[in-house]
Amino acid sequence: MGQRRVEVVRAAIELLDEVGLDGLTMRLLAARLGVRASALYRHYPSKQALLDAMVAHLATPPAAAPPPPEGPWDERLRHVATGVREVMLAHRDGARLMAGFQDPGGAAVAAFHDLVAALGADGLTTEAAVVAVDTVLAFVNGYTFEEQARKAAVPRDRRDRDFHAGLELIIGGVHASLP
Amino acid sequence: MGQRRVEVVRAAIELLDEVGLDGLTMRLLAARLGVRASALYRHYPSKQALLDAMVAHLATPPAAAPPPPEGPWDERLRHVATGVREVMLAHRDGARLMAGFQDPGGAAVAAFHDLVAALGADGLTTEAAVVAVDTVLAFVNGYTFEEQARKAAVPRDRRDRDFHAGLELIIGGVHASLP
DNA sequence: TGTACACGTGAACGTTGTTCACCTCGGACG
DNA sequence: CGTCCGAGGTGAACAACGTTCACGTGTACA
Repeated sequence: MGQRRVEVVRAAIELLDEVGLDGLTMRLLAARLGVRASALYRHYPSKQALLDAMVAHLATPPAAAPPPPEGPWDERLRHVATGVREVMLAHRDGARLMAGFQDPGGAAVAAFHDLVAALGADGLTTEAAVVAVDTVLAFVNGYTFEEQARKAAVPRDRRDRDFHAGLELIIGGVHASLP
Repeated sequence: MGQRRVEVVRAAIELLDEVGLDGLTMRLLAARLGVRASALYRHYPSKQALLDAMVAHLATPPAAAPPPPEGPWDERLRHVATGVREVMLAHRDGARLMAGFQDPGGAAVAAFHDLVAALGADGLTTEAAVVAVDTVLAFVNGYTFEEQARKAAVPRDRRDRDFHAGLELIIGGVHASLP
């Protein structure tokens, strides 16, 4: 049925990498699909809906998912944080795209609650787990957004080191706040 | 000379609070000034330049500045973090506006270096100070952006508590990383 | 055979940022 | 006094954008 829908969103992501978020135009995307712009509105009611679908598509791990991460809570936090950053950096303007999404997909909230629950089953109070996850995610979003917007000149390995240093600072803070 | 420039930027900020960043249009701003849109280009070469000027204007503390903060490094970090968040929350779409600025004004980098230097004069190595400041600012940006974009329903005092909890987590992490 | 339905067309609409040639007016200067 | 100049504003236009709407077309299924 909605088979064309995923072709559209895939083409949109390809185009994003070539022209950036500001260059991503309904007309241009339509041209890449050999179609007129008005045809896109058969599949998505608005450009914002298309952008949301792109976010959902990027945030959904491939069917051949990596093994579900087991391990202590700090390992888990590290895994999620680097994963989110990786997803954002994988595409041009990825951070800006994901920061602008309008409808937080149900999958995202589910993943959030799963992570909090996992941390809760590993010694942290629910309260502490929520704060830790919220803080790490805010840091990842803020850092990666800035990184992609204004640090194209800084070499990648330096940005990686700074990111991990910040992440370890937060994880150390969680450790220090335990009973 | 450039007296009209600041009138324009002031009117733009007022208008921002009324119509939001998406509603902020050159024509609408011109109308508020009793002028046609093309006249605005006498003062700013592009809309982006105007937006940058708004950011610079908002980030510049009023002439009657509060007393320069003295105290230990953690107190200083708290002060800066809450101050930045306050500035962003003071205007509609403030976080989005300040996240989109193109030219990081020289005043901003100066403030950054001053803060790092201050922390350095208080027991932290320069390396640790840079990481701490970077991490706190990334957190503040990420948290406040999300807060303003999608948490209008959550009461203010709850958002304040969550913010401070995250901030204390990071400051605790800095403490734990000291020799 | 007929009829849904998915998909696409083409032309238009209103709005946006921006440019350009031109106008106006107040003050400095010879 | 006349003249020039620069700051500021006008009005019309341009290309591009997201979006809408009435209308076509082919394919699969009853």
